Amino acid sequence: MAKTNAAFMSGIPELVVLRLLSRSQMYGYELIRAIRLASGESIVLAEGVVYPTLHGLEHRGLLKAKEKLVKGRVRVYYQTTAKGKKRLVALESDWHRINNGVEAILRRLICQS
Amino acid sequence: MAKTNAAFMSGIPELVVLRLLSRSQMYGYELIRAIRLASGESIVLAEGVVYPTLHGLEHRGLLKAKEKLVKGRVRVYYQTTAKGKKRLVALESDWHRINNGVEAILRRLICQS
DNA sequence: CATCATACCTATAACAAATATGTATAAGGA
DNA sequence: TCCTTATACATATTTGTTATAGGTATGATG
Repeated sequence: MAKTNAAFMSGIPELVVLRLLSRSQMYGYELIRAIRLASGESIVLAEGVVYPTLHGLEHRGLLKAKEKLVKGRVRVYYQTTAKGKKRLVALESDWHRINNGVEAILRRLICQS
Repeated sequence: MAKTNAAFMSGIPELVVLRLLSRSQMYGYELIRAIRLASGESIVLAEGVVYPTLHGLEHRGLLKAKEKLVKGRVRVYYQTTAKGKKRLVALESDWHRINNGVEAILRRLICQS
């Protein structure tokens, strides 16, 4: 499932989208750049990943969309809803749990059951 | 793709299997417990996940298998090959990169591009 | 003798990311 | 003017992997 980001990506688009849009509203194209920049180029999501993610999250009521006409071009701004923020908290918790589990295994020098 | 481990699992089975079997050989059933215990119950992989992973890794030459008869029962011990260890190094690198990227986004309090 | 833990296995489903396209406008350069 | 690039949206299809749900068989326990 991986080329540009090489594995370890499941759940990441939803998590980072909900997170970034929980602080400020953004439109898709802007969000894609924001993810790339904010992650230090570590996470690069193509439009074909981000737009379906946005639509899915909106459909589930986790994002709210608002169209704006800017310089003769339509932009669709999204922001995380209250429900989306609850989901975000749960996702962050899951993410840290998995993370700690993997770290524990990677760091382990000795012993096994 | 997620129930027991709720998302964030892509690539994880390959990573933790290669890692644990790079230090000591184990058989599948033992490995499943080891993953659960070593991760502090954070990562629980079912047999239907682990066995196909083992077979796939062996087929790719990243693991070496060795059958043993113990107490009248066949056990298949696996250990990570040199090629598998190279793959492990690459995977750990990828994992830390993605991880840092996500952390950077989650921790970020201010600013966006 | 029945049940549970051990120990292996595989087929199918489910699901999300990656890829490849496609449309259309504005801006900038030749 | 024309061409190209950046912007801005969109979706269909492919791909790849985990999750689930089965199945077989032995040894130990009560």
